[in-house]
Amino acid sequence: MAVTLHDVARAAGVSIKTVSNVINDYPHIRESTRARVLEAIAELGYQPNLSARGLRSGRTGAISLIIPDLKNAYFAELADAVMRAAGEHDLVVMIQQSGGMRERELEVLHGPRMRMVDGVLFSVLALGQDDAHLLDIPTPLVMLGERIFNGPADHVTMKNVEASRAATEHLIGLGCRRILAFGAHENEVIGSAGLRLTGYKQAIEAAGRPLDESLIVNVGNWHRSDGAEAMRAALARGLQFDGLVAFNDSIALGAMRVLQEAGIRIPEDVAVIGFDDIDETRYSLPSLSTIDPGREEIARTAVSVLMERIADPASERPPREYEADFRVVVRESTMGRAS
Amino acid sequence: MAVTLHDVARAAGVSIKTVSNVINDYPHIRESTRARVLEAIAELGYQPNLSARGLRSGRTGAISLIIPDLKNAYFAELADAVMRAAGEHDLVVMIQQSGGMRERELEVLHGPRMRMVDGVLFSVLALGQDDAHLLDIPTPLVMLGERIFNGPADHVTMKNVEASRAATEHLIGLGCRRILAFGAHENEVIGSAGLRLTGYKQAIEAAGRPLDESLIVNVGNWHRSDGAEAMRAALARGLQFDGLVAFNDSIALGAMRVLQEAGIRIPEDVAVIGFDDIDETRYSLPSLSTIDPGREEIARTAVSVLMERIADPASERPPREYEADFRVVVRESTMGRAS
DNA sequence: CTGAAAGCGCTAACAA
DNA sequence: TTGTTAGCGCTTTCAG
Repeated sequence: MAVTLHDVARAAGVSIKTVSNVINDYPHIRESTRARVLEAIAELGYQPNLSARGLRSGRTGAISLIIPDLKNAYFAELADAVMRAAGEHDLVVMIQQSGGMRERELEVLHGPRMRMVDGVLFSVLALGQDDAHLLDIPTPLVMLGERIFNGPADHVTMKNVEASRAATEHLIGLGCRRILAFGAHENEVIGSAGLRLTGYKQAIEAAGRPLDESLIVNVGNWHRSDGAEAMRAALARGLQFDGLVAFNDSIALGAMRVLQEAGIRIPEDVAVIGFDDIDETRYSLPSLSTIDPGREEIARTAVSVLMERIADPASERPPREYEADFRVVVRESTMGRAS
Repeated sequence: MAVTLHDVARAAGVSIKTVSNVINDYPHIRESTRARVLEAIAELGYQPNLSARGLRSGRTGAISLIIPDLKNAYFAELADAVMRAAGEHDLVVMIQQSGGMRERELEVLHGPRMRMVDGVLFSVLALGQDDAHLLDIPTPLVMLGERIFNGPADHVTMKNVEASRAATEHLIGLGCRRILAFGAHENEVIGSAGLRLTGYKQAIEAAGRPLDESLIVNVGNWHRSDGAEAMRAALARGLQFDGLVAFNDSIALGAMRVLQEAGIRIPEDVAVIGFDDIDETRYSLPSLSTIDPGREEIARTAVSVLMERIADPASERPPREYEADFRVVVRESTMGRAS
């Protein structure tokens, strides 16, 4: 059997409460006592039973991170950032994949596992604005992503509209005349695709240009292969363009590949900018200009907001919206063009 | 406060034991009783307190996965496979990153968090054969990776030597005369680099060719930028070759980029094959031939072996070594060459 | 087939 | 400054 507080107490010749005090850094302990207890702990190799502590204190020291899919580089990097931020608060992270499926998102969110963690970070993908009421769960919750705003929980996101506008303006500044909005979702207003399209339109309009609907290209999923496929179709129907704002990096990379296969040079013939700043963009050929969405800041903010809610679950403070700062990252795919 | 078994028992007019029986699918319950209890559970929205259950039963239903770094695509895909395999056993996964640092690996492995999970999957990177004794922990453990063999715990890995040999033979079969072993680690025998180099040497030898030491290129870390850098240096010193076996996909992709910048065509001038079959290899330009290390099988095997150990922690069965099957995946980077 | 009661290891009132 | 004690919610003998 494992060593318990009792064993340590007996070995150190003190009561179990004293051992508990030492472990929990209770301030008023005689130095000699503390030393004796610590020695006993080391000697016996005592480690606290976290289930017991969780039962008693109501805290487990774990949080859950719900994301669509770790194979997606964006979410893997988000998870990494979250785990490092959580580590600084001595929290451990349970990751649960939703596959971006509505049923699964709800299942995970309302499942019994939520009772195993102190709080949840939920990167929403399938649920939408109309489902906001379903997010009202007993566990402290912070939402991530662009699907639900002003819901019943705190929300950390990026400046989608502004960032997309800045990306588009970057291409306009390069002298691009016909800029593709690549990755739209039909009829979506809220959501990454909808918001980024809005930013694109704002930039075009601010430049005093007419909006050419034929330059808006839908890409259903945002995997590399979807980007490649959509670009292949666009070229097949003879679409003409000299700039490309992709709504994420993966489809940008997929599109770049197809462009290059077609003998189109980047950035000379077409300048390309993506979205997310995943690691890979630094190493593609050419390296990909993109938007750094402030992932680190998002993760840090989300964890600390969650910590506050955990610390004071009864707080009456209404849910808040947080927006991380973005940055236009200029790389080869938009560099060296005449401006 | 949350709903407890007592509340459900009271609502259903039965004892707490009966509710517990229903929840745990105890077979001998009158149907009418079961129905009444289930109704009460649904009505009150009862969810079991997992800490209490964990304290009482000694099981938490969670396992820990220790990996170096989620930003590394290989480990992200491994984590995904593990989480899906674990899900099939109703296990949830806590991911902990070691950064591939020795101190951190030990810290995590011996930390108190291990008492929060039923078992651990540990993808070893920094610890080596001499540290095998440090893996003797009270929590059921399954090791992954190529660093420690025949240690005190079950071990699931891939056929490194055979796979590397097969990759090399694939290039030999294509007619390559000077094949680079790309990604070696000086003096390493055990470990991914060491084993894969062994496979390379076996293939060269079996083909009746002399081993040319100058074709063995060290690459310290295995990130894309390291591959690019090593290739740049190789070209600078005038190294001549027409084939490239990279010991992982990332350095293969980095090297490909540098080769292409130098005007070297793939596969016409240099045929390239990588290792790991990360998602990205399907979409690079050209797509990258590689070794599928049997990640799915590794994950499934690891989880089920761990489950067995958890089910019978006192088992005297000695630790076992498992090897997943590999597969040579031929893509554009080695296709269409005269054979 | 169901109920009563003990106790998993810990924290936190309350005492001393 | 330290000890005593009562549960946290659940599973599990042991009776009935």
